[in-house]
Amino acid sequence: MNTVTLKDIADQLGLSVTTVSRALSGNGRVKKETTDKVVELAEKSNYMVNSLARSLRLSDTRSIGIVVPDISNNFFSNVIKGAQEVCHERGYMLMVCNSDENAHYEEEALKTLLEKQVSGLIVASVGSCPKIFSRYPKNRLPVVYIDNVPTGAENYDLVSIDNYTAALEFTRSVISRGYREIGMIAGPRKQSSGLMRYKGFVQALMDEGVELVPEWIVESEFSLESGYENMKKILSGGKMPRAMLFANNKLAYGAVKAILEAGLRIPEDMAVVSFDAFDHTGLVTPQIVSLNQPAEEIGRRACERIVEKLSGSDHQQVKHVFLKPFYTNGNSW
Amino acid sequence: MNTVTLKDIADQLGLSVTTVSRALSGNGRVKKETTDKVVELAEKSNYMVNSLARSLRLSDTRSIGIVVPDISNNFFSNVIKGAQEVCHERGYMLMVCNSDENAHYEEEALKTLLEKQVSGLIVASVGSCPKIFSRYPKNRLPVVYIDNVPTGAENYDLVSIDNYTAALEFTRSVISRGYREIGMIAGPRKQSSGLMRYKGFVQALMDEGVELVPEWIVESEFSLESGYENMKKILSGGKMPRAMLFANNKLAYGAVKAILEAGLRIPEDMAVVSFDAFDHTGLVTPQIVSLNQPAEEIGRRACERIVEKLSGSDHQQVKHVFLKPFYTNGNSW
DNA sequence: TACAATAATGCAATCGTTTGCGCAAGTCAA
DNA sequence: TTGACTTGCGCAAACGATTGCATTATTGTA
Repeated sequence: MNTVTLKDIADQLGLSVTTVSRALSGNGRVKKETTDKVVELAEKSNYMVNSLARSLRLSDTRSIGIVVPDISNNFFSNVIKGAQEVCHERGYMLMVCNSDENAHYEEEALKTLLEKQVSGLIVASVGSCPKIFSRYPKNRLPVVYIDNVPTGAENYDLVSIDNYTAALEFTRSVISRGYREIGMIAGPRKQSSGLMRYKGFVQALMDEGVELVPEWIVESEFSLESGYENMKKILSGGKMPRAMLFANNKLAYGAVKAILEAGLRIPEDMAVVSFDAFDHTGLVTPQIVSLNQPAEEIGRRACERIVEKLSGSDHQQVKHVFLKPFYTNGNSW
Repeated sequence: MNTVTLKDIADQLGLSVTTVSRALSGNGRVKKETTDKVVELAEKSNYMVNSLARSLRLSDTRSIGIVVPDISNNFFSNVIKGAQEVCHERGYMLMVCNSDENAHYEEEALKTLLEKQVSGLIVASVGSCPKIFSRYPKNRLPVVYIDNVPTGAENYDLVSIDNYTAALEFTRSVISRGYREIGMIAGPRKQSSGLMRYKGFVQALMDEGVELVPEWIVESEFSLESGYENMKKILSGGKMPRAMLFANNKLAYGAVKAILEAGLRIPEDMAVVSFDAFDHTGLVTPQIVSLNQPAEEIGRRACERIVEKLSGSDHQQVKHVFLKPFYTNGNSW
């Protein structure tokens, strides 16, 4: 069964493709009766517009691409949800890609999305500014980074929290609970989120005159495995920290496993404090104190920004939007 | 800055579009030197193929659509992850849509995906067989349902667990722990997963001669709120169950909130037993015993099935693939 | 040198829409 | 009756790629 096209309808009705197109779209003058006939037949024969052809002709796909490092991470899936909502409201389609925390896949995904002629891009990058953007300048289409701004991409739009300040205050609050032996498993420093959270952490320790123990502070990938391995290494050292800060949820989850395996209790023996370990049930991670990015809101704002740039005039202007993070299980804290 | 097309390259090199196209794709005979020149200029001028045009011409988008009811649900985001992986391996692009547990949105999403000419569809439906499929018969493109088969869609491909048997055995295992006052918050019965899990539950009680208490067995939407509200209602009744089975994770999470608010301990006062409350950390939901669908595997298999049908001969054949569910926190159980 | 075989390239149609422009028929006022 | 408008419709050119079928250039062989 082949797809039915405008031509098929036109032929059956003895009309031109032009008229059929106009009848269905409502653009242009078509006699009421004709319109009715066309609409009826279109309905009956299950006509469905071919977006490829339309988009090609109009040079507009009404779709927005988003690439995230890990779609199964709750943070990102909520970002997507937020973006999806805005797209739906505004008549856009969201095309989701997963880079699997891999810079090369990220490039691939961006390339594919660009080839598919998306009108805008939301990117949670895993590394430095994708080469693809140095080659296909951003004035070709709106690009908004979320979560972190990759090195080299400072003059792009961004929606995120202020990672430095967040880490600074988060760490201070740990210290103010009386902890003085504090470690951190930080994220990759080539991502600004990784770097800034690390810097905030260090600054807080220095401000408060708390000793920095190099063995307790490590740079790591954002993965369960790295969290687990790095935590094990720290636990196997001579001295042990009493509180650990994690740059993201996966790191924390991996580390928790190591901590429990070592027979330690959370938080009595080891306080676990993490970014983005938000859990909507409010129940399931009672032991982890978390400072969360408002994921859905980030998705929404990023998407709105794209749409705004798409329809608006300030296509060129660069804006950094900083949202407030929020604590969970902060009460027990 | 306008996009550069084959024509631009052709003009600059004094060649025809044909030759340029062939040089870049490697189809057809083109002199080595010419190819080199073309490739070089394409590179330099940042040429990027326009997928719309290509797909239109080839009647092939190499993309697969997936629509899920809730992308922020861990189960579905893992399904997507699995599907995404297969797509990536096979050179397809996955287009993700969220129906927000809403039959109408689901229809919309399917329509959009079809208009975008996806080559195949993976659907986790929220209801009965989408009207759109009765109008655009499945022999137009491969469709695979996952998680559950909507009423009216029995002759479609399906990848899921055997919900009836799973619920039956799951419930039996609860009974075998000595529980005799057992309730269930079931999912919508118009979804086969909802219905089958409910039937399995009831059958197990009858088999074992355990009393069915109507007040403890309710049909519900898959949402946190419904779980919370329905659980509160049950808790406010005269008698109280000692164990509750939930048809999905959201229901369980919502209910847990209600249970804890009522001052009850899990599992001492109330055992919580749920489908798909899998948590990869192995730590965070120690109180919930869960029977999980292998989400990533489901995504993979569904996607592989599509690709298979796309390239294979058995385009017509209908297959139901049943995967084994697995327990978590079953040890403490 | 001539003719065939082969290599390299180009023409033009095609995929399914949309839309500027033109044309015929109808309406209306003077 | 004429000229000016309006209405309803169609022609044909886009959009940017791919490809069957020429056509031309090159090489090889007798």
